[in-house]
Amino acid sequence: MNQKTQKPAQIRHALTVKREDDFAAWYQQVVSEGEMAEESGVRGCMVIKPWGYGIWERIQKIMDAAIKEAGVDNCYFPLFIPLSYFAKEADHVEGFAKEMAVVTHHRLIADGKGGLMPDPEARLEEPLIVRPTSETVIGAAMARWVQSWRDLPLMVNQWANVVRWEMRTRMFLRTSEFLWQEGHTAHADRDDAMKETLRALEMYRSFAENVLAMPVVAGEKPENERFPGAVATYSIEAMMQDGKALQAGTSHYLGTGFAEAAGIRYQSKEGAQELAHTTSWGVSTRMIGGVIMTHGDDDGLRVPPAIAPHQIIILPMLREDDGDEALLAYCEEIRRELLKLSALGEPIRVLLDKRPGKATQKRWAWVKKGAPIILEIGGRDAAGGMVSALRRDRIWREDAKTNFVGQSREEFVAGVAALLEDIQASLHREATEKRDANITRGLTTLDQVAEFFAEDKRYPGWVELNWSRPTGDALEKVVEQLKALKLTIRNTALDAAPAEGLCPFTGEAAVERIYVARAY
RNA sequence: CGGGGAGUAGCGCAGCCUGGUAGCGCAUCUGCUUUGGGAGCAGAGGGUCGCAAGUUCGAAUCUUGUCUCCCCGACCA
Repeated sequence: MNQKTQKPAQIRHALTVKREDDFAAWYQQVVSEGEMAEESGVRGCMVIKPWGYGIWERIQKIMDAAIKEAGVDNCYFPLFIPLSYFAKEADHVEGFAKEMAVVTHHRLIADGKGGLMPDPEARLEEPLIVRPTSETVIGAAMARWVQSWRDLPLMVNQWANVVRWEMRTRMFLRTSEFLWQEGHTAHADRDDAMKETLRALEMYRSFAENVLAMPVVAGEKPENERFPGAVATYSIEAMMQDGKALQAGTSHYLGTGFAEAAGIRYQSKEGAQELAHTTSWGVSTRMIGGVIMTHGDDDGLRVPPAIAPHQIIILPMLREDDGDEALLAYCEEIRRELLKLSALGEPIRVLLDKRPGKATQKRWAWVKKGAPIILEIGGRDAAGGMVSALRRDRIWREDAKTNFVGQSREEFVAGVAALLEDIQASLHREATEKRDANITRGLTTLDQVAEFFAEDKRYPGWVELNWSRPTGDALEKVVEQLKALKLTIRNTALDAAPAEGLCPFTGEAAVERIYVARAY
């Protein structure tokens, strides 16, 4: 018996489920333990709690500025859309009809059993649908607003909720009601509309990378994955830690189909009546799910500083004795000092958490929520002008203890902006490395693809394949083959290297490359 | 929407088969001790057992319906 052999110290994680053991259960635990959202009692709808909504507000604030910067104005269109508006664009109807919430009555009466029921006398002449997206109503408005070439381009955006009656829902990733931003623009010609479509896509790519620290591939979706009614659909695709792809934002060139359905026409310089070319683009609360699955670890969420509602949590180690007053005063001084600083281009956001309770308990709550920096400050720190700082992205030391760094208050304050920026950059680097390590190239046959995605490989990641861009029945066949493997075509990266060789599906010469993956 | 599983205290669960009026761990509250890193001991509070009907003297437990959640499938800008 060797008494000197010690068991390696065991890290005691804040969550009870590890990503590795059950990714789906882990995700749910992060959402609930991180106090992001909870069940609402209504199928597929969630209550977004302050921490989750705070993240959404950060996303809104930064994205809204980028949208306005591009010359797009905000406005608001109604939640209810007359059925007849919606029916105008055939492909659009085809795509959405199956998941529509419909309003048919405008009054309730007693049902005679102590409850209420819609009054049969109060049936709406024309049912209203709850918007699943607003192309149709906004198109109707644009038809009124656009007369001449001088009115173009017309560019509007709205922040709104939309409803799609989903059969299978997951918090943030696919909910029946979700929050989003939808930009809608009308242009004189295809080139201008396409330019706007790609501008929006680039805005999303840059936002995902720089703000969410989430690496993405910006590219064009294959024909079968297009938005109903679109001529071309583009997306940003992110890789989650289980290797699945998440479509985190889309931008569509809609051609003249919606303009024709809604009657968006303008008189050109030459005096002819022309159809406008329209676009639409959006990102939603789904992005938050992407952040969770990109950055989360076995201790909960890790929120990138750029979107953290509070970037620094000051946790006084209160002892409910005479020392507390001086300790709180010291913490308050530090808070004020930090509030004067900026990081990542904005004033630093600090919370002094002085709720009663043990600092250790509160600490783990903030770890699970993923606050970027936790400052625990005790009486001895206060007396000596010190702080103890924990950066959320690296909370464990080699010896399995929490990685608090004691330092002087001056030193911490002087370095805190750089520290926040380093956390932001470090999360991005870590995620990018993880993604790049999980993209496989060079498979040339469908059999190799099937082998690669065999059941025993839990997190296979993405595969980049040559692609001859088949259409119609030929594409349909490929989609079926991939479906049998639970795979989908994600997109063709805009910045991909030129393709060479043969398409593994058709045997024809490749014209581009596609990413194939399991997806959310 | 099809197949499967589940809903009992804030969280995680036992009890259900074989009906008898609800329990455990963590969390919470109080007290004492402890005090620089997820404290210990003692005590306490908290639940119309998802909801609704039915069977029964009696239902968390049996039956039916319904709502919600999870997994698989279909579907999914």
